[in-house]
Amino acid sequence: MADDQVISSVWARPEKARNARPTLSREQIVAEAIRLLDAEGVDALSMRKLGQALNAGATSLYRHVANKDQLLELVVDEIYGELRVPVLDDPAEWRPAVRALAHEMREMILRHPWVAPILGLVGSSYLGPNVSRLTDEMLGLLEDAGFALEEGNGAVKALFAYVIGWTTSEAAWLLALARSGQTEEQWLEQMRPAMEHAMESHPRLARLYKAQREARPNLNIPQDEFDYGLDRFLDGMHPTRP
Amino acid sequence: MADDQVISSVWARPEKARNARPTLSREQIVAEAIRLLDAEGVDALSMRKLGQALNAGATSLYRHVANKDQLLELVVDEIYGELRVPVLDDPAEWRPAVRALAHEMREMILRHPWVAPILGLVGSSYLGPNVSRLTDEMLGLLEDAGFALEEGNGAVKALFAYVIGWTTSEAAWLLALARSGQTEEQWLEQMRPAMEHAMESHPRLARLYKAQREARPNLNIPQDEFDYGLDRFLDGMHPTRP
DNA sequence: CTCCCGGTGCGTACAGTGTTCGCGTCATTG
DNA sequence: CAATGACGCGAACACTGTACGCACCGGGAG
Repeated sequence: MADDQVISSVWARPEKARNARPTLSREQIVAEAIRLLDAEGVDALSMRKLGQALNAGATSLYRHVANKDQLLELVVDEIYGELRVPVLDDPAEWRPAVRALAHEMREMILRHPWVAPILGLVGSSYLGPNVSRLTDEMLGLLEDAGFALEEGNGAVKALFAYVIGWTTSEAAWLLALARSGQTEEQWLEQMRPAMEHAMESHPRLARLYKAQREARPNLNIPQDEFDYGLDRFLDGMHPTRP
Repeated sequence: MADDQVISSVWARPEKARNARPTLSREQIVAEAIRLLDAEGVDALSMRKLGQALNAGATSLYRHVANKDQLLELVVDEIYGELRVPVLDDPAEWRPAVRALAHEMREMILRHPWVAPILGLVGSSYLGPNVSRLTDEMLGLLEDAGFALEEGNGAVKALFAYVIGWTTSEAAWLLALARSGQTEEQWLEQMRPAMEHAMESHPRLARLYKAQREARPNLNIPQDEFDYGLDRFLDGMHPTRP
């Protein structure tokens, strides 16, 4: 609980100039944290384990990172760095570009499922370099397509909210499934009694699950459902100056 | 880590019939947990504190609740119980009804800001009674309006994803602000150097923040931005059989 | 009635967690 | 060469979730 005067974000000031031998650096710590998170999940990331993985004492990390929270902020920005906003030859092609970025973002999150819940916590007041670059480039893309600046901002925020909200659930499901060590079929079988019970008084849910069970083998339901919402959103967007 | 055979959700089986004196009950525990969470936030909820608030030992709770995770699942479903899906006289009026529910959901989350991150984690496989009722009623509303069942499902999931993703950021901002004990103006002033730095190489962000700073006193920006994305999404939705 | 037995409360204990403090050490600068 | 700061880190603190085992008590069986 850093209730000092210094509550400003990580990005307020650059890292202290490090002149001594850099056996341990902020970048190194962030990189190793991501490796650990990818390998063992968010519950497995403790400062002690991270220190051990870096051949360092646990408390040494605090020379380079104020907090575990701050470390996670740095990690999030690093992950955002995996995304690239395309540069368009024809500004009118904004729609497939936005759609592609949403897909890229979903895939990025599914590559690092632990990141989804953290992403939601960093809000609009987040000023990491990669997040700033990303939103600025998105604003540019939309502005070139004829969207007013405030409107583009609304669109970017809405897009991020949708992708994050959606993938948070999806990632949580995938993580739970992985932890259980079961296949999807086994898991669903185990949920069966709870489902049947829920169906009894909810006829539409019952019909829905029945329909999905029959259709399942043939298609990628999560991807399709993600695209459905995404496309409805894109359908609703129109540049003010076309 | 309940890696037993019994990984099925809380709702698989009803609570064990309790015949002895019910000095402690599941409902009581859930209710008190919500009181504590509303009062002191999610970090303050520990099993020991919760037990103390109930004049009980910490470990007594485990007779009624398997896990802290399960407790949070129960809490989430209880909170969902605050939402009501309107019954429409005219099925064609689906749009304002969906819009109103999104607003209601946002307000519910802002009433319990700690719930936002947890909401994201409970995915589509969540079968609490209130969640089941809510989605079933939403499906009914949309089906009456002419949406096919699978399409209604996509719409409901997309709507929830958007609202949750959006409000998670908003709630995190409000919580951080509250913890800091500062006013919004003070906070923004403190962020100033970080912002200025981010602006230097990001001209569109700079213009955006300048415009927002000038407009701010007059309007409720979060509400408006929330509505912007919501309306774009609703604009994109059309019943298959009108 | 007695017996007993399952559900309940809870004290203790364990293996962790994030983080503070103060000490020793080392490289670089004056 | 001396000193000044940054750095690494061992120990300690105040917590956390939860497993275990014991005590108790109410109600049904014999």
